[in-house]
Amino acid sequence: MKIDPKKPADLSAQIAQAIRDAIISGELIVDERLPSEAELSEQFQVSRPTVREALKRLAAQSLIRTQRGASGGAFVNRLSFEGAYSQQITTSTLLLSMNAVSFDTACEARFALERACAALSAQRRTADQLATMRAEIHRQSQPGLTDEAFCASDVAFHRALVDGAGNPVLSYQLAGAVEAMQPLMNMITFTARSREAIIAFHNQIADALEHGDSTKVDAALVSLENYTRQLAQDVAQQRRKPA
Amino acid sequence: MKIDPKKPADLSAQIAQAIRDAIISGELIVDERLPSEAELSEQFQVSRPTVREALKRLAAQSLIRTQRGASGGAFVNRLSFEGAYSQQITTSTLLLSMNAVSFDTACEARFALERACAALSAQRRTADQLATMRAEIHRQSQPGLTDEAFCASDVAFHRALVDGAGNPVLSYQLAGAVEAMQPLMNMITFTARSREAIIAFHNQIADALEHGDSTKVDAALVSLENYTRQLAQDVAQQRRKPA
DNA sequence: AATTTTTATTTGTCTGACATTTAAAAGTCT
DNA sequence: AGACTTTTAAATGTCAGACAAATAAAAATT
Repeated sequence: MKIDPKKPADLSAQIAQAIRDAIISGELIVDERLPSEAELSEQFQVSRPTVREALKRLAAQSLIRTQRGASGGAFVNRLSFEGAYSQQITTSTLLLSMNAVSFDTACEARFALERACAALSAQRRTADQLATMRAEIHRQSQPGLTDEAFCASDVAFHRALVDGAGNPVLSYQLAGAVEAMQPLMNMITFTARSREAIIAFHNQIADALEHGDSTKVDAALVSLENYTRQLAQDVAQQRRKPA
Repeated sequence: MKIDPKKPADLSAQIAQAIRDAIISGELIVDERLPSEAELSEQFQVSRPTVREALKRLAAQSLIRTQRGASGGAFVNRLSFEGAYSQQITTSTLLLSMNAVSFDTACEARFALERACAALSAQRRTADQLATMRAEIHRQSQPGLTDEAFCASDVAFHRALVDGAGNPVLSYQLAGAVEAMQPLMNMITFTARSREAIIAFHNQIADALEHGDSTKVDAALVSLENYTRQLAQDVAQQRRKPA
């Protein structure tokens, strides 16, 4: 674990990379304690603030955690799926908002991924996951539901669908796409009209899933995708020439 | 953009979050310059090293870049797909290596995603992308090719396939899955035997793609997935009882 | 007018210090 | 001896002040 002393700028970035490499290569294993900041600064021949900046970089990526006190220090994190979600979502959100990805593109990607999950989910979904979906549909039918609550329930429904595939890697991948799109999705579910239609699609999906009919699940998702894209177009058009 | 002065610990994390929120909410826009470190430390009532630690956290997520000199400072980054790849890959690699995700699970997710792309790619792939795939297949057939070069070409082939979908969000999502799996994939392509089989599948895919036959592309990918999983099982078994 | 020099600003780094947290060691009492 | 309390040491968290290096704008010079 060494750094190049010839490149003077960005020492903290170099040190962070060196430690990162050590973690990825397995040289440092999960829950192992890194040397103290004082020892690291000695080892890399830099000051403690520089070492600290490097450690903060790694902390930002959830690669390490720090603990104060006598037997404290920096420890290698076991990266959990849950922990990775938030990063994924932050990154995806920024990508969508800053890079001017069209709603259509994001929508297509999201449903393409979801349909891939749905095929597996039709075979594997547990009774519990199906019950969750039914319960969310029921909640979505409540008259007094706020838009935010409807959207949250919508996410929960699709989350259960995806989790039904029983593949945490897929769940992880999709969480980013779905949640990042949510702000954009919100604005198109603002009428009771579209709620009814969406609930109808959800029922189609749940029914098909109950019978393990992956073809019908796929068809329902395609319909939902088309409906969603159409709604988004209408919203965009309405904005162009408002009442 | 404020922080809670009552929670004394982790000031740099709080400041980083405050700035991060400002970026996500659009309060700070792309290429806008943040206040100087001195001004930020004044604004948040903390010392400059603390501000710097916060900025390094953001830099680790590629949310900002810094520049020295008179009109230098920290600037909000336009998050590019390319920039997001590396983070995605780092995270995915760690998830796979530390969380003991089985090869089967990772493999299933990867091919599920890839098949989702392939359906779109069959409709949209450009002649250029098809040519890239053919060229990679040709390279893979070279006798003296090292294992590393073969694997790199393999990645390039699938990359072209995925890019053929013309959906950068999908390309981004898949890049993480494919590249994170590569180290695991490497060990199963160590015989000339498996290379031949893999090349055959690649040819099937390219042929089907040339004719826009998404059904055949799908079938070829399923076959490749099964073959890959079988190879991985064999490798695992061979390790259990070596010669 | 073009070029060079100076200057001011900003990040990068260092030194040294103190505060806070925490676990272990030492001490004390029953 | 054992349980409880106090002390201590080690580690991170934070601060203040300083200098180095880079860089662009301003000033001076040719």
